Amino acid sequence: MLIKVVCYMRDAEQTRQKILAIAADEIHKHGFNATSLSVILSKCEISKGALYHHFANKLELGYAVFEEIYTPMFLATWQPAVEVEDPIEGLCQFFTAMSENMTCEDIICGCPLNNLCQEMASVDEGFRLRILTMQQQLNQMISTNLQKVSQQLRNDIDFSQVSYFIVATFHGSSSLSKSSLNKELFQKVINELCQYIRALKK
Amino acid sequence: MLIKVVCYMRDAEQTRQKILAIAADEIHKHGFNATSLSVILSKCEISKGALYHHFANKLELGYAVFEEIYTPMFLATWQPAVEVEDPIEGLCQFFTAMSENMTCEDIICGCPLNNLCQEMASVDEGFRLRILTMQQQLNQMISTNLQKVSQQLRNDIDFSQVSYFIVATFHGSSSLSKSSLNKELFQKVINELCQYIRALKK
DNA sequence: TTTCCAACAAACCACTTGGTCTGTTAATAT
DNA sequence: ATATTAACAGACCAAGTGGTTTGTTGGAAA
Repeated sequence: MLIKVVCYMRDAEQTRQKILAIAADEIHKHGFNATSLSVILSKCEISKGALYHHFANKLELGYAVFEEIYTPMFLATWQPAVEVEDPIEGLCQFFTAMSENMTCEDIICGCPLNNLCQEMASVDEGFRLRILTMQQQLNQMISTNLQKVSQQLRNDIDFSQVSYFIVATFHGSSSLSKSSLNKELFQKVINELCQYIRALKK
Repeated sequence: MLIKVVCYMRDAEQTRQKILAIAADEIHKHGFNATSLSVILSKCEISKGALYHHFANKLELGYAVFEEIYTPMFLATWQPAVEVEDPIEGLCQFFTAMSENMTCEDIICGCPLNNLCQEMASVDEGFRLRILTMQQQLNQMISTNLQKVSQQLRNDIDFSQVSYFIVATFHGSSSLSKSSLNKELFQKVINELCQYIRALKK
């Protein structure tokens, strides 16, 4: 029985996941519109029939990539940064580590959420709402964790505003540094961002 | 002689400017790749022959829009903000005025420089270099004007870093707020940015 | 063993895109 | 008046796009 399952020559869920993974990569690299279905097909080594068996159209594929790949990836990335005893240091270390570990290719590709927001938010309502939800989730995650240590922080802090500010700056830096082909600009902005974050403390 | 000039039924420079203006608007609204030449043609009420008489191809049209429309517009927008006695207040008032005067449509369209950077910097070298130059110009403009009043500012300031930080945050906020259809997010981030800028003073 | 359908394969289609090519006309220099 | 060329007009084209349709096959249930 087990062998039977393993030896399936057709595993619908597996091909679906393969499509999602490769589509996520392509969309990250080239954006949604510039991503060609035929490229996805050839990289997946499947036919058009297979793709359209699993997804109604390109847009639905895009939504699935957002919900099943980007969203969990995003939350898994940010959560450990703020759900610690000291979220201030958590965020700073998170940003510093990122700016150190990032390759130039990462810089060029940018943040998937920021990319899609920039490209699709004003074009497609489905994407817009999904992005908005994601941003609100992220904002709440950061702001509530900052609020937990509010006694260590300055009194004039608007937590929601500060959280949006942090994310905006992060996205801005990842956009800014796309034009230079190195990490210098990115690191500069991240440096300043860490200074700003640490200055939130009393 | 004057009448002759005015009464030209064909004014090459005028049609060229018309193309540039409409192309700039289309690129701003839809991005470079999503901008269709046929749409430009119909909005300009010209033929394909006319367009290709003035520009070698779509890319060259894009470069011309960047150099002849976006760049001067951009410099003319930022210059008055920093070339004043008090650039700190100049920047804050600039940002505040912008967030107040902006319509929702402006929010959705975003900043042309940020848009193109995000879309084209990693795709086309010609765009990348032009964007990089523009960013360096802007950075120098801001940092030198901040440096002029350095005696009023804190001692630990890295002027180039701070300037990039400011621009990155501005661009990040314009990207972030595309997903919400109102100015709230934009204003929040701009508020926090003004606080940050004012805190640069001693 | 047969039946049935999910899971594909692949030809086909309408449509749009950037770009070319050939022809025409307005204006100017001679 | 004529020749010349800049400034167009518009038909045409190959390539690529997302999407549809028809056909095939593997595998599990009856």
